[in-house]
Amino acid sequence: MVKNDIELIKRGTEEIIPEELFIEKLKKSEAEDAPLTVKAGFDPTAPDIHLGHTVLLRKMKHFQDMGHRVVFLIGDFTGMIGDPTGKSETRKRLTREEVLENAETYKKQVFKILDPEKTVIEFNSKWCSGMHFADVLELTSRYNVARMLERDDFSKRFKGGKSISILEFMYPLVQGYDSVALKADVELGGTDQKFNLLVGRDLQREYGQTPQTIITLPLLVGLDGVQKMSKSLNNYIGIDEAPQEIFGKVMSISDELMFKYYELVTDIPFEKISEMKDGIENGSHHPRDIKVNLAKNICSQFYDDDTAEKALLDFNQIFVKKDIPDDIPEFQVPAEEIKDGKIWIIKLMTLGNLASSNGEARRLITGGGVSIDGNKITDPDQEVEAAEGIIKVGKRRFLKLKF
RNA sequence: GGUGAGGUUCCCGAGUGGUCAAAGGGAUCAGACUGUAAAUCUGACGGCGUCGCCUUCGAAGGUUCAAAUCCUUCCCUCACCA
Repeated sequence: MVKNDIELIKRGTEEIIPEELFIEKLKKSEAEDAPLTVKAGFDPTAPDIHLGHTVLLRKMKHFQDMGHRVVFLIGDFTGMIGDPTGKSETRKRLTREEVLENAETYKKQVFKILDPEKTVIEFNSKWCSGMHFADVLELTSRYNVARMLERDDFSKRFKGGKSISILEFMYPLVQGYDSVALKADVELGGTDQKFNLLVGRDLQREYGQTPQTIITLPLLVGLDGVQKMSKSLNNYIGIDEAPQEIFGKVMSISDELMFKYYELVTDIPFEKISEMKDGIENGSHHPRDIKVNLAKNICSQFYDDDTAEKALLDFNQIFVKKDIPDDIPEFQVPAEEIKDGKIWIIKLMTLGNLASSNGEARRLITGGGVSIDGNKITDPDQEVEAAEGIIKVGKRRFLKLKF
């Protein structure tokens, strides 16, 4: 049993520190029927969960499936300080209401992956806000500057004579203290969090607890294939997005990248993944088909198999048959914009949100990217008949016109 | 505290009085080719019913017929020294 569990847990992880002791923890937990407390921290400011986050969430789910106690920790207190890794951007202080609202949004999205019954949601303000200055000094006495400077970005900045605020030094301590407060047995985080996670171990030891095992997970590369997936880089797949959207975005990633996704966001065994790779090498599999499977798999994780299948059908209809999809959003064209039974094509596009400005609409038209009922629009000054039809912009934006 | 450099359109980065809505690259978008892959090629890339007008070059003032470019003050960043 433990052996299979370990396989599952190790899948797609970057590091488990220390691995030996972790296995013992698992064994002990099973023998004594005492579930482990598994902690993962989340920023209270960004409630838009994307596929990158799911790498971590899925790992949490693995622990849940094994019967452990998973804590979804919302760093509402820490969020007020600001993560030093995020450079100098000052974050606005969130109100209690905002935090709770974000937490609700989190729940809605996160439970597409995690089991709501088995998830404990905590806020670190619970133990942080009540701390006295003396407690804080006490905490700071448990760590030292030399250790802190081991952290890569700190040491670089220190050597380069750049500023490091004391506040930034506090951040890892607070995060580490969370582990103490929760008596965490395991903490999960992205590879960029390694140092902070390690501080947690040290602090737990200082406070007389058994240090947590830390498990780091790779950062998922975004749709551009270069940078990590993030909302601000707009290279993400949101788990709240429409199935067609998710499907399409997965299909747009590069062949090279798709195996990373297979490893990190599916449960398909590594042997099978290797087989697929070989299949492509020797020509027995078409990379497209392999990618279709991936897209279906990811889609059904956030919806269900039927929806995923439907997304595939839509996809084929649009891109393989070059046809139009079944359900196209409708747009009721305001009557006051119609003159003599006609409407200016550019006006139509901006009203329907197919272009953000007249200029953009104009560009799309002159670029040959706009058609109505299959007839390409070539003249940006064209007045089109106010008749029902389907306007297509680019490869995948459709709108059903209603008058 | 001192000295030096600089803040340009999404990003990097040219531009030092008119020819500048501002070179070049990246990103992005559209088109071709495809498997909505990669690579490549083409075009677009501030706003406006657009052969013209309006708003942009850290901020505010000023000089000038004319300023991203000159002057003044302010804000911010960076490098070196202490």
